[in-house]
Amino acid sequence: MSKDITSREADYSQWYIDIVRKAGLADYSAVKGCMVIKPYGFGIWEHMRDQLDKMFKQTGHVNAYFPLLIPKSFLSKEAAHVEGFAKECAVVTHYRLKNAPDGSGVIVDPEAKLEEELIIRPTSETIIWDSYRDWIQSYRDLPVLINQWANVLRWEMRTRLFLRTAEFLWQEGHTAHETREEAIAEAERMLDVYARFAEEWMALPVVRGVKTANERFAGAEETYCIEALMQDGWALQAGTSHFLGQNFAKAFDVQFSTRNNSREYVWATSWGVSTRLMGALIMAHSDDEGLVVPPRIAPTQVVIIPVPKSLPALQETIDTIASDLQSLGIRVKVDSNDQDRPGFKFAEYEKIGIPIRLAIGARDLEAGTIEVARRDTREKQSVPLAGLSTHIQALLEEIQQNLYNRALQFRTEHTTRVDTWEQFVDVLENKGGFISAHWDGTPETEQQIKEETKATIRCIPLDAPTEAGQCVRTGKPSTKRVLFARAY
RNA sequence: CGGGGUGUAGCGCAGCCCGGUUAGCGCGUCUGUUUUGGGAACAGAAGGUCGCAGGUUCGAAUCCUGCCACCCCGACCA
Repeated sequence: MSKDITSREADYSQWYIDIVRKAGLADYSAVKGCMVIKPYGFGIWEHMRDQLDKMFKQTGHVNAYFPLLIPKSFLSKEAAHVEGFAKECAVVTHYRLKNAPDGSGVIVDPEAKLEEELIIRPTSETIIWDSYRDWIQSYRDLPVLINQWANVLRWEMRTRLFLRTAEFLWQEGHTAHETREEAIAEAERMLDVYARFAEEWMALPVVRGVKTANERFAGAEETYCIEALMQDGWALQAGTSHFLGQNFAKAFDVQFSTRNNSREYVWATSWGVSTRLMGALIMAHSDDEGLVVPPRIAPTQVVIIPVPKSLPALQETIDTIASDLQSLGIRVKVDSNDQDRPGFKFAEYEKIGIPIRLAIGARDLEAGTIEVARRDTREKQSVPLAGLSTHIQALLEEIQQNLYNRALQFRTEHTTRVDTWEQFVDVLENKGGFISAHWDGTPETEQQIKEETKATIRCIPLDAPTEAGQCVRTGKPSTKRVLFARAY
């Protein structure tokens, strides 16, 4: 049991906070709702970001950057959009401070009031579509496939590190297309990119689905999502991709000349994932000893710890091991700091989730072996030095796969098919996880279930087969099962 | 915005009810020595606008008034 991390069983929320703080991922800041992402946490985010960026480029997207500040009037151009975001916008009203006459500090200079107030972007559809109007004249200008990495601000009432903070980092893709079909295909394609990223890189199994009208993005015609299941049985929306129809094109008057020389509004998508993925990562894999990071996104994949008293004799061997691993592209850290004792280091590196720990001392050197400890299972093994680097390379892959399998098994065990309301309530209260049940398709029933149980429809899975059934709440006919859960 | 709570060293807390030495304790930090195969031991040291502003008093961390901040629980959310 770790010395300074609350166990999941004792208090799951506190466990989460302890992991974030004690593993050096993030801190609270002086500003309410805003966090400081610390170097280690940012290092993991960088690996996630770099891989996603690569995948966006592979699918033909390019990066650009649009302003942080958006004229207030832009937001109201799209009715549903303003409805969805107005309540959480920070507003810039002045552009200058001055010294207070009584010397008590600085005050807002009332002379410096902006003619048009600016909002800090909660998302960038409006400012981007205002530019797209000028960029798009003809079908020859389409498609526009742009992504931006940015920070956004949504003034949240209650925040949790990574999961919901006022300011967060994300990427937002904004694309423009000639036809409805092409835009829908883009939204689906990017959902697939997210799903592949989550599964292959974060070892996080996700359900691909579409949102119900209640949960849809403000201004979208269809919202696709990937939903993941956390260890406490709560669901987490890990990414969304929206088919925006012509809503923003109409709001910002973005028309183009078609192939048959008519004028038509452009079809749009937007899609994003955020630092919230860090929260998903933590809650999917970590344990009571601390963070567990999948090898593919771990800033350090292997740490080598020598037993200090025999360090001089070990130095050469350690250097060789490290450079062998590096030459295979493995990210290695050697910790020869002799201030801390090995036992302390073992605990520290487990706490921050380094996938593999190598420990070597005089005994190993004599036997020609090294101690290999894997973080996911916490197993230790003595392994011959000969052929070590290929063994480690394979082990990293095995850990990656094991984390995925473990999470998938958890999700499978915590996805329950339910056909009666009694069962529904019972599973929700006593087991948690996803509940696969029939729903009559009305927002009213969804709302009623939410009020009665706090469970929402996470998504209608894309692979849900058509089957005749009865709504679990109202008994009305239904053709598909949807996934319910309590969600972050 | 409603309900509850907390502000004292970097972190976690005691002291406050019942005002009165130089405001303590644990962890961490620094120095030194011995250690080092699962979270080391000893010795010494540094570190404080007691959230802020008024008030009562000979005297306030402690009592009174006002304010501020943060946390937890509810309504909204990636």
